[in-house]
Amino acid sequence: MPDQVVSQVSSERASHEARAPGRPRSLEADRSILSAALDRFIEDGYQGMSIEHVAAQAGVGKATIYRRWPSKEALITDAVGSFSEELTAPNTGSVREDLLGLVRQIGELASSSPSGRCFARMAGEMGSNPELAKVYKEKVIGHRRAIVGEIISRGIARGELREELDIELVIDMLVGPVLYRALIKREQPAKTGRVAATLIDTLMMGIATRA
Amino acid sequence: MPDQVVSQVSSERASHEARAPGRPRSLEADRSILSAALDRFIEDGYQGMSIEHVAAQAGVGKATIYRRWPSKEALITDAVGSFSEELTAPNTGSVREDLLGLVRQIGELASSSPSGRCFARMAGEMGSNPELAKVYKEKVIGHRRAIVGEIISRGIARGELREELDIELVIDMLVGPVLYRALIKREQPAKTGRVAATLIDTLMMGIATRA
DNA sequence: TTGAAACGGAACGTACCCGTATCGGATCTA
DNA sequence: TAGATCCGATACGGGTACGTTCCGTTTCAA
Repeated sequence: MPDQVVSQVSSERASHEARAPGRPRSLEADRSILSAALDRFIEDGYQGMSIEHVAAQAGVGKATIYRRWPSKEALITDAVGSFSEELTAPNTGSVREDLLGLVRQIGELASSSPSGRCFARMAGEMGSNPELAKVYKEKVIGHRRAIVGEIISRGIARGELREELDIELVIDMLVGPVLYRALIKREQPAKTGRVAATLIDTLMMGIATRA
Repeated sequence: MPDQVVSQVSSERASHEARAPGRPRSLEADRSILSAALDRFIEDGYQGMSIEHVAAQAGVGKATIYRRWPSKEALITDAVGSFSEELTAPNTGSVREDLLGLVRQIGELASSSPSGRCFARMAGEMGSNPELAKVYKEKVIGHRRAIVGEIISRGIARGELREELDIELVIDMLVGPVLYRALIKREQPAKTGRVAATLIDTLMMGIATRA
């Protein structure tokens, strides 16, 4: 997030419209900078991208960026952690239907959206940038895995899935194949078809009760 | 591969020791350049790496690199496609044991070896560099998938696995979770333990005969 | 021994980028 | 209206990188 200077308020009226003098910062600039930064990160990678390209693509002066973030690293860290969560957990009452809807969503996102391409970039970057990896795993990956995990836990609670499952492993077995396929293929609609259903059905044989 | 100038031989003795005059190129330099290029690619990414760093790390002059490859792109393409295949297909007679051995191998490679870290980098790079993606998929991914696919086919032929399986999907379900976990975690030994066995056993329930 | 081509090292011109500074103008509060 | 801060644009110094060119040296075949 951009530097919020609101912390320095007059000591008396702490929480009431502590507004700085002068022209306020443009929220539009905030948005366009973060969006452009994410786009350049996806396209050129961490080291390959440049603040000058980000500024040009955002239609913004370089100073406007450095007024908000002290360095390239800080900007990218914010840009990467700024996904307005796109994944919505289905709740149909049936684990199979929930998982199927989820897998189709993930397949869609992974193969085409910025969030999917960002994941691909992060895969390579995390090995060289532990700081960035930490933020991304906590703010993005963690949240997504929680959504999938919740559906699985719900299935266990309803007796549809076996009780002794390793939930983390089941998440990997569900999400892994979809992401792996999205990473190395560039096709779009295949996963939306019957393949997703076959994936779920095959997995269900291994995790459902009455095996 | 480095430019092989051997194609211009005297028209008469075509295939007999057509050796160029002067000092021959150092095979040691070939090796150290490709190795350093791969290492820099893994560490800094495609755009982030530099020929000058590669030369320095390889202990070689820049001219020695440009004598072999015309550009950065050509060098990286060769470096990425130059894996002396590390994956060996087990053949124990039991599909379960074969797959388990394979998964443990893949987990080991993916989490620590250059080939695993290269895959992570390529995941991000393939979206921006179709040419590089094509080479990598054909020369590296294709070969690895063939090894896994062969084990599955063998299992079907022996009647251990169901006949109507979508082999490509089964490969994804086997390899995807392992790579996904290796990408977002940095732990090493967990996969070598009981988790790999649980993964295989869960998957086997979905693909084995007598379901 | 001679000639050819490779070697590592260094320099070159061009281009790009980082982070900072400065400009005239725009937009706020008081 | 006066003062403060933002805006996009432009320029700067210092650094890095690409791909080329030149060194003096080394390693081959003839």
